[in-house]
Amino acid sequence: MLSTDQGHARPDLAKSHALNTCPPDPVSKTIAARCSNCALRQICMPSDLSAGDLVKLDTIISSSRAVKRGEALYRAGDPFQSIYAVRAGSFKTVVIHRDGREQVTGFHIPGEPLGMDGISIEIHTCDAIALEDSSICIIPFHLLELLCRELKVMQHHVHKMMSGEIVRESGLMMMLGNMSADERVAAFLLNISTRLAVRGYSPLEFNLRMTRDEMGSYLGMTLETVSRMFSKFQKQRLIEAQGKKIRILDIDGLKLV
Amino acid sequence: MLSTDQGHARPDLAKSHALNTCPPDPVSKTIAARCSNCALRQICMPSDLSAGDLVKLDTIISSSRAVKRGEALYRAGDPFQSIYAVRAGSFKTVVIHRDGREQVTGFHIPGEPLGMDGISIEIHTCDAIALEDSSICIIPFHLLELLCRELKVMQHHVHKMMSGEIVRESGLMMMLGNMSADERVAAFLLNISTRLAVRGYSPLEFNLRMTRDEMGSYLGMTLETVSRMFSKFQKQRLIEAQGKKIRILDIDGLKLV
DNA sequence: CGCTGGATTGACTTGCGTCAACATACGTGG
DNA sequence: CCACGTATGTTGACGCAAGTCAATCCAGCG
Repeated sequence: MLSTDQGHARPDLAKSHALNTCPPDPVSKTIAARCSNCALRQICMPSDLSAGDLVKLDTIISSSRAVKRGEALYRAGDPFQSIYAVRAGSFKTVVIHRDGREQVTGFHIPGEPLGMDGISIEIHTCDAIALEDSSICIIPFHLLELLCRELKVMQHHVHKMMSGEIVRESGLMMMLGNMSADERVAAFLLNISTRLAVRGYSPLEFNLRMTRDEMGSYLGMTLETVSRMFSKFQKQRLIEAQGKKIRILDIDGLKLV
Repeated sequence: MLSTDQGHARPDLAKSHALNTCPPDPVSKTIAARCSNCALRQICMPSDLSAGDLVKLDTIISSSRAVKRGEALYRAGDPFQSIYAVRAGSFKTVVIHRDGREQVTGFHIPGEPLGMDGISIEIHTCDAIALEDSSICIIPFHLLELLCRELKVMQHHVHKMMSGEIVRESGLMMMLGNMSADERVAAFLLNISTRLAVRGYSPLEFNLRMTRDEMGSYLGMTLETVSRMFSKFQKQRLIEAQGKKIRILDIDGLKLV
């Protein structure tokens, strides 16, 4: 979804434009999907795993997959087998109404989980689409469950991740239910900003990889309204925006919108 | 949230107005909280537990609690220790914005889980308030995790319940993001109707225990708009509504709204 | 029987959607 | 590497769905 100046393109995905990837980590660039070597491990896995635990982890998460911009990692209706972690790039998840209307339910950046909607009825309930050329780790869910029965810390971590999704969504509902268009856009920018900060990227300058339309769908408004809010914030000197490139000028001001 | 003609008041909660309770089950009325005896077990627990598994379950879920109308089962900020299952009655969950605005994020009827928002950071992120005099089963989460490490079927069930919450919320987001007021109210009534049907209640006639205001908050609209939609549906002969008492006259018509 | 909180209905206002014209960025093939 | 065509973004004019404010009604309860 976003790229920052600190982003380093992975060799296998190199393009003219910067990509989101693991923060600098010379080792992980060249080695196949291995949690034990991954710079994102602190983000998507429990922090207190022993060396032995890591070996076990490596045996279940052995594969990764590249997904090209616009391609689906999975689609609603697909049988559920694995959950995923974004390694590089970004995704949106969308649910599609029978009448064809679609709603973006989330954006996912490196280190964030994907696919947990499918656990419930063992069928995915949304599409996960890459917003740019991306790569993900594949975590076969039955193996993860096996590991969770063995490792308390892993079990706990998985539960936290799932609960985190629940909390994330109820925050979004709050936004969709109660907030005006300007408040939503401000809250969205601040949310992106903190998520980037957690991952060590600059929270004040980033690229939004999704279109205004996708942002609008996520925020429950039209693309025109999104655009107007960006213009308005720019006039108020809260941000500088040229297309997808965003710079936050007055973060406290944004919080007061 | 709802009561139906089939509802039977529990002795300890008897009031002049009907309550939601377990469907008829003479045994469970008199016996303390025991999964092995609970008529709702099919709904909130895995269906294929052995007798031995049930004994284990009974050891961890030994307590229940009554919550009076308007009281909080837990509040945002409370430390998280247990998840809950609604035994009788109904609850709303609300998140409160710093500026005081509140958003209802869900309604919970018997057999449905409560409190899973707290797992993530071990602090509850919303308030759970009883809409009527209610009772819940208390499931200490660390014991549940213990049991999940032992019983694969229980582990799987817990994961499904959590994922189910994620799916439920993304459906709501769809509603808040894309649908018009009449569509939302229709979808809400249909949702309630199916949830009642699953539990063996009449899906066509029920009492909504929440106020128009709470419904509106949940649906992202004002109480006046909710009221207008009810009047409109009534004029169209889709429903009959007198206050909280609802009768669905034309369920297919409602689906087309 | 009157009080109180909730529900309904109407009149008016407004934020945002819709439609439309135009501008800019992007990527694709010559 | 440039040029063109398509996709995306911006801005304005206008209308409507839903919010706001207010009066009234109704039901349940002391």
